[in-house]
Amino acid sequence: MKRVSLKVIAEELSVSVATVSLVLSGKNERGRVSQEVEKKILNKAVELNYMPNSFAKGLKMGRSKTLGLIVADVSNVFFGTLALHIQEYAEKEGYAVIIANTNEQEEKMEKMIKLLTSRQVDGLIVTPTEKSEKLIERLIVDKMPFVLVDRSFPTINTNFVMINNYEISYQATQKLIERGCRNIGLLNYHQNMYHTNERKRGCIEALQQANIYHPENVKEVRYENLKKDVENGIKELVKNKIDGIFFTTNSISILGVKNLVKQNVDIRNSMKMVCFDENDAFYLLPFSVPFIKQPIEKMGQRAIQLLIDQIEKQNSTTEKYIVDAELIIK
Amino acid sequence: MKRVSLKVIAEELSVSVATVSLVLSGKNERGRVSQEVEKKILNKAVELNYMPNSFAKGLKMGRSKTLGLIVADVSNVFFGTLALHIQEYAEKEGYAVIIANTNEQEEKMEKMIKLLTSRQVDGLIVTPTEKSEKLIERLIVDKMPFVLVDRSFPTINTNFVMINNYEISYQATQKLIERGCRNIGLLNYHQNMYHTNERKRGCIEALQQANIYHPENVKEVRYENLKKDVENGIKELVKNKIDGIFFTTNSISILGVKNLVKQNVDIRNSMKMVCFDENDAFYLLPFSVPFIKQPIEKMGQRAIQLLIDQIEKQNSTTEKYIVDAELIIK
DNA sequence: TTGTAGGCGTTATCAT
DNA sequence: ATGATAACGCCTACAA
Repeated sequence: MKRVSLKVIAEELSVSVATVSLVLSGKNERGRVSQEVEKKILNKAVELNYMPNSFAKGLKMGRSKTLGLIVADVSNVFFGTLALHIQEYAEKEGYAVIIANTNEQEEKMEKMIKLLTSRQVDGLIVTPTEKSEKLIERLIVDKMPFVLVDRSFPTINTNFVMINNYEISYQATQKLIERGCRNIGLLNYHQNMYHTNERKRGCIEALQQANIYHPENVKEVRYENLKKDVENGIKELVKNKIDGIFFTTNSISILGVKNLVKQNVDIRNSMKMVCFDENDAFYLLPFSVPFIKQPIEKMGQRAIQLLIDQIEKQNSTTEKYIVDAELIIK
Repeated sequence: MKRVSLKVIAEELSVSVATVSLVLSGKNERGRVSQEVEKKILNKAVELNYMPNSFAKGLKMGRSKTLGLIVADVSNVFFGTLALHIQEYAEKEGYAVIIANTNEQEEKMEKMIKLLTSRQVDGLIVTPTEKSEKLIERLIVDKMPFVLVDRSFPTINTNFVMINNYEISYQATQKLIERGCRNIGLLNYHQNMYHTNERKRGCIEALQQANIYHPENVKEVRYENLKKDVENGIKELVKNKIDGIFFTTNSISILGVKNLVKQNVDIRNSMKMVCFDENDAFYLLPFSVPFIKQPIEKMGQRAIQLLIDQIEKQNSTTEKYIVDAELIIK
């Protein structure tokens, strides 16, 4: 990969580097450089396939036009789709995106923040892990522009983009009740994350409202031991003879349904449920699965918009976007 | 984001920038700098949370320690998982990864290559789109280190990592035949991609070998119109009274199974199939779905290894890794 | 209208 | 054992 710098072009045309720079960076307002010279330079640049050296540019300008995206799990469709859209909108604004993965581990999150900031990203979009409050607070102290997506911390005042977790969960649970369920189970992560806690709260309050809240039907599963925990949770709930169930995330939903099938629960007739997030798998089943659909594209778009405002307009007021999720019953 | 540079540390400690650099870049072999000074510097660096400026480093060194990964579709689990592992292994070698997406479009691929090379990535891992031969050839001319993954072009001599597409498809089809199928359908992309063509060839040759090849049972679907095309394809195959079916990709498999279910085909008794790639969805079904499993982690690892060899050892011999896929029947 | 020169943060060479 | 300095390629204030 032979390098063509401004200097090379300048020498070939016997003009100064400054002139070339002026022309090629598009800063030649009101004809500071003559048409003739400008044309020569432009042509030569194309001929030699000039590409600016982004190290030099970044060093000089202090900006990289690169954003960091830190997600909890790239191999999860929800985050994959989010990444897709974030990339798309970032590109429209002239930014590239570096994606990094935390696997829901706070130590990895710390590592990835280090990695990305040392690469001088101009800003960060983050789905924070549990117990990562101090990391987020450090970002604020360091004045690193960032936006939280999908998750947030009620104790920290930050930009974020999230769905109306509480309300949609409340409504979804009401729907189960309307459809006749009286003994409803709940499967949630054993984590202290605000977004999933809100989903849980929404569900439980709807149950309490209807006077059918049975604490023994609330089960928690660990991220690190998901398969086993979901399996056991479902077994117990089936033993409790539940007639409806609410899953609070994507990954729990899939495993949950799988285990219901495995336990030979007659889902068509004796069990109603609500899952979180759309999934190909649901379309394969011989019965339809109601689910809560997050407007992922819009979330990505908003996140980019918030972040870029913050970076380019030095906008320091924190903004919080709550976008509405949708209950899909077909 | 206040910046802490070598200079800041040097001034605070009244030593030279050169000394600080030596210590912090870990180049202080055989005690060129005294233990005492070294310790002071190290402590100060932690205290001030020093982070090297990668632009300056890159400018000086001519390397970014960043790789580009160009995939056809980030929201597809196969590529998501591939990205996950590539990132993992790259990190172990001290490289970061920028992920970009082409949506199977050659123009987007060109754009992404431009984007990434202008950001001085040291190398590229690419799942090329159809008709992108010239782009790949240009990478070779430009001496940009790269590795193709999942797909390759038989007409171009490049590094690549792929599975044994022909063989595994041949074997999978034989399995269908062994299990009693005599009228087998095939659903493939209407694309001229070597990897899927090989899968098709493997299947057809197994059918010919057994004297049960019926060309009317080979259907092609378009990426841009996948849902409709798969639906129609399945309808026609069902009309042809097939008793077995082979899907050549991930996305086709999921839609294919979905439509079989929709057409009320009795999969447990009257239809056998082989899908490509593992999928959560398959575990939800009340029957088991045989599928071809690609060793994604190994593919990612090999790709990184090949690429880094090429970058760091200037290794210019092209290497081709064929890794074995596995037919999973449980 | 165009050129000169300084500096961004690092590393590496050469002095001291 | 440590310091001074040039260089990487770009941008920009200022000079000509």
